[in-house]
Amino acid sequence: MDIPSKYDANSVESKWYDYWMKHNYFHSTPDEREPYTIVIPPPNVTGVLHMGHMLNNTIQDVLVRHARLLGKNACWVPGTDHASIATEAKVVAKLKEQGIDKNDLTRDEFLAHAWEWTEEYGGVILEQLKKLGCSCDWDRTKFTMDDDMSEAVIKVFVDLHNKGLIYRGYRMVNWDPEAQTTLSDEEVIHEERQGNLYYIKYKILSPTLSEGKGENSPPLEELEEEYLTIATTRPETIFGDTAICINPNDERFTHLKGKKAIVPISNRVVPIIEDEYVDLEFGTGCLKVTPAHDENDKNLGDKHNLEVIDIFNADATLNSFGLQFQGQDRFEARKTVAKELEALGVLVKTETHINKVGTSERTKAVIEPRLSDQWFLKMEDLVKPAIEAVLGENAEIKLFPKKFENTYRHWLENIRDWNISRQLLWGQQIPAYFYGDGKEDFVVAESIEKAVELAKQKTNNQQLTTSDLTQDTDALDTWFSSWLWPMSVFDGIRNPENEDIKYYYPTNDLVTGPDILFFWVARMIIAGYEYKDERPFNNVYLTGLVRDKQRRKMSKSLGNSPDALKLIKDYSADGVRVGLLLSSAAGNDLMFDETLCQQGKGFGNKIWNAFNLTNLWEVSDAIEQPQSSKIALEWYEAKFQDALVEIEDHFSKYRLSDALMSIYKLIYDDFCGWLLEIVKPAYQQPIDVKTYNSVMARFEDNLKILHPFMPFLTEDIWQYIAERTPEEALIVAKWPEAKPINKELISQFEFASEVISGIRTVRKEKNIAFKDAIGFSAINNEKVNIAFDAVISKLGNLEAIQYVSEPVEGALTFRVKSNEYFIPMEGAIDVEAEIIKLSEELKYTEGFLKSVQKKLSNERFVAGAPEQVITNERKKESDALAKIETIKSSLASLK
RNA sequence: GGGCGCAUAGCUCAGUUGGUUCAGAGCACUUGGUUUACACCCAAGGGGUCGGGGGUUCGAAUCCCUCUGCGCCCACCA
Repeated sequence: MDIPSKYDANSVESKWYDYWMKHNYFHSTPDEREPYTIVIPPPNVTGVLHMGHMLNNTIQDVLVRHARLLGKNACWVPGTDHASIATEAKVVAKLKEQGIDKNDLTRDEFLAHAWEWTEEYGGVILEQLKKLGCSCDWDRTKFTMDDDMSEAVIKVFVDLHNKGLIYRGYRMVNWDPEAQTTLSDEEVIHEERQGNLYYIKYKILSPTLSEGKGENSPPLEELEEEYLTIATTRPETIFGDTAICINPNDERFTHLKGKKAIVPISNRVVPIIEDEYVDLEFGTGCLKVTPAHDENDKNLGDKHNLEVIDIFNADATLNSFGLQFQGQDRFEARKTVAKELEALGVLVKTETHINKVGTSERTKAVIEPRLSDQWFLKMEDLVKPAIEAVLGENAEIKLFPKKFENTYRHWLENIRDWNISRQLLWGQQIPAYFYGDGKEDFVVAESIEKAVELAKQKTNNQQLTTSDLTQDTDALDTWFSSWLWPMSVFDGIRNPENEDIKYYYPTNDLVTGPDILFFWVARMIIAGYEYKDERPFNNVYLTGLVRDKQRRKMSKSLGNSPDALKLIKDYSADGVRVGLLLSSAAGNDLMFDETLCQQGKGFGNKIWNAFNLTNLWEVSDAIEQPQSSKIALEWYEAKFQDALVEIEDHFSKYRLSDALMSIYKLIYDDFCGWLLEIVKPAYQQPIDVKTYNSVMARFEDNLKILHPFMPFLTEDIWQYIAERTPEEALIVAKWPEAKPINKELISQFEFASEVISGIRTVRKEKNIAFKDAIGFSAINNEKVNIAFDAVISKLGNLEAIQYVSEPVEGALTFRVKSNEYFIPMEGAIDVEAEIIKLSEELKYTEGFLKSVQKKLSNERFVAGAPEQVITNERKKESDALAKIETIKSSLASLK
């Protein structure tokens, strides 16, 4: 047939993707076959494909295609996530460019803009996945804010609330002043920052008569100018100070007990309290307490009934408590307040100090601890089945690699309640409806109509109508919708008995990054047990981060992330897939290097050329099958089966790189390097039909096992090899059947290949061109399969193989095990050089023999080592002895 | 501060219960080869005291201790 001499990936890839789509191979519906299900980790709806996605989705596609070839009903559900903070931030920024302030819009107006944005950019990333070859069931594409998905989220919220697991509380939460919303603990990233430690003097107020005077206190008059010094990293928060705290065991400060201090600038009087929480070693051992702006201080405040003064606005500028500093940003105020303190003469000193500050995962803003009313989910009980499922004795969910089990355990065992409310508009609005101003004056229901009914019951006021109710303005945390993903994509929350959820759930594998182990993976497990009483997936494959050659994380800001689509254009999707998988063990970071893609592309080219070769052959049924072809095909079949077992083993352990490398070597070395070279007819000679058919059958097997990794190229060649009906496409072909492996044949071939290598070495050393046929004699001391002689003869370009019993004189020699081979040379042999070479080989072999014999004469070794080990050592000994014999006799004949 | 993990060839990594798949793979490198599928090729070759030190054992890359250097996760010390 006519085929292009060069493989044109770009046109081929789009052609076959369209073909697959047209014939609906990706679409799955429940049937009698075993299901194989993956739900995609939904990328941010407005995101674009980056290297992490490419790796992650390539792995998923390999798993899905492999399962499909194994005859399973493969279903890969794609979709996107609304990503509340990230998306809302983008929309706000875009509106700002247009001169629109979010605060001037109503909720509905803002949401209209957000939907517009989503529809414009949403799904771009899914189109990019198609370029990668992802065989997702696009008919099932979901978005976390689809109506049915949102309905499920609300249903779950109401249910958890009714179970008493969701509550509203006034708590210290993580406030992102930039996004102006709270964040869960998991969304806060602690970073080391260099800051200052400010030492500030507070004047001590003498005790008043009404409060009594301690027995041991110094006389009143001595106290007038007394100060105490505290250390703080945040001088601007002194406006919120409501106490000074000392450690009761600190002898330096016993005289301060029960007294009061005056806060500089604001000149408020605050008590000096005692608590063992204070570290005697740190700073001055005195602590200022700001309950509104620090979690520890809040705890102290609760314990000691302190006043709470919130000094910040939502954007972290000082409010009226900040006096003349009102309106200043917290970081600006930190400087100006310090200056003012210095001017007042109460700033004792300033030291540099490194401390950890919480930052927002999304906006990178420094988190401000802030007290506010938020919604929380009680985690303590929910978490129990999730711990059991992964770490229990009968663990149902496996993590790959296993090392993440520790991380998982640590998080779950120390879990705190989950703050699920966000002060955002983009997301599911919390279904709580207020009917009064009281903290408890609300009901939770799936609709306002139901809410009215509940409110009527609760208040005993039958006059209430929907217009008396106000829905909570907060939205839910994005993860509160994505934690339901494996269930909600099959409508398993709203319709728990539907066919899809019963068939596809639990899903098989989840492929994602360890960075969202807590955000998402753990929570899906929690939700799965709560709502299906069953695990959401069997296995979790955690990929590593994609880094550049300098080990830097790939990121937009560093500009070190290659353009994913350009890579595909340059190296083909198949090439990029291979490049990504060549070195990416589960959980290990991947040092990405474009040359890996080049290698992938090169591999594709190699296979294309192999096909091109077979295609150039003229097939004849008039000639016999050569002996060499017959045995080589038998060998390759054994080799293929051997590799197949290895490959399946790698798949079962999610060692996809290893599986790919096994296939790579099988095709590159064994198929192209050996088999094709052996069966290749002489120039312009035809090939016998029997060999040709067998070779093509083996070629097809190769394509099948490579298909999950390089779907396009393999399908293309598959369709060239024969006319195929849509039912016969490679994508739905049958994975090669495992057969018994002829290990004997494999080792016999290996021996033959060593002989061939020996011949090649001699040719190289003596500059004998390959096209010159040479004579060849052998002394066979080993049992060898002479069927391979034809192979040796062909690849060594030998005139013939003669068996002799005595060393051939005037010949170059080499040995494989105890077999000796002779290549007669025209003209004089450099006898001296040969003797030196042989002597060295003898010396080495004798040394080797000695070490083996030493081991065998050690009684404790013979007594202690297993039978097999000793047998092996004895074999080594006899092999070495036989080899020494042959070397010695060769030496004798030379001398 | 607590926990976990890693260190093997120039690079990226395999190496399961200690002993023949134990010192490996791919890439890179060196040398030679090209009218006969492919220079995106073929062949041959060099290269590692398995991070340092100590221990257990007949035997250690593998088990134990220790030191060093990295990485990750968690954490409320101002």
